[in-house]
Amino acid sequence: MSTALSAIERFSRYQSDDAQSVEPVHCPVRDVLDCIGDKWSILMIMTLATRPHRFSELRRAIRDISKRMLTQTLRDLERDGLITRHVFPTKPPSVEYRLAPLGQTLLEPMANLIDWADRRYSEIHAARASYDGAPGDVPR
Amino acid sequence: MSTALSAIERFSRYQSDDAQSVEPVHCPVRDVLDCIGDKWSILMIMTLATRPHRFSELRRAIRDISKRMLTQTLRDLERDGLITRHVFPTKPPSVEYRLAPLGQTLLEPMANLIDWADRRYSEIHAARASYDGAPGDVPR
DNA sequence: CGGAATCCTGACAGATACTG
DNA sequence: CAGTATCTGTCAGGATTCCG
Repeated sequence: MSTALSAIERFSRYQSDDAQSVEPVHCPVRDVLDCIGDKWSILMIMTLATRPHRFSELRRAIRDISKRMLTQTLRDLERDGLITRHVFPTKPPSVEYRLAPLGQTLLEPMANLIDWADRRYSEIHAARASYDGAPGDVPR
Repeated sequence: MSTALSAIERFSRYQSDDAQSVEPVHCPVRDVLDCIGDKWSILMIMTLATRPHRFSELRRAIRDISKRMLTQTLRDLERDGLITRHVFPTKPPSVEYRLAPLGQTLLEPMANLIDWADRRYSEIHAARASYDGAPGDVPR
């Protein structure tokens, strides 16, 4: 618990009560959420982290994503410059997606987050079970 | 670009094609998304990072959150053990929310992510503008 | 003040069918 | 193979009202 917490200090400035400037101010938290805050983006980026994937490979890798959402998520990530799309004009068309340089820079902070989830998983679910088990404390 | 990328290696095991075990396997990415993947959780945690807040303080700090979503997000975070809720039985009731120890551990990885957003913000929006400006390249 | 309950709407996302 | 198009249901989430 030490480094990079400067982000919090910077963030807190967006929140100061005297900064009620009806906000044209721009909040970085919103940005990161707009990019990877949806259901599939993180999954997608993690999958592409190891190697490039074709469209159908991604479907198999993620499995419970629909063709529609796969396409849409890929488009959004491409739009934000996080991944790139390469079309090979073979007989049955073939498309390869890979992490763009910008996307690579996202790997480390994201891996830290996954790491946290890995380590704290049990605590979270313990808390959840406890909360669900005793909502105010069950009488009988 | 070096440390903690082990999370990616671990993650990739969930994705290996031979692991088509119809998955009772548990994916940590889903967990972290279930906890803080929604629209308000990260905002909330960042706000509580600096100091405890009362219900109405949180409303002012986040501003465009509805009372409903504020309550719901707070309940979810409390349920997961990330924040704690303290009721003071004053005349008009007063409730204070603060980051639980478990929530504190989330601060550093999350701050890293915010930091990334801060630094890469311009690149992302440049990519976005470029993509929107030339969707295949406009003929006229 | 800090919620809970109810109603209501639109954006999201699944299923299906078609195309280059 | 890698999408697009349409249609439809679901449900997140805003507005409003009531309560302790």
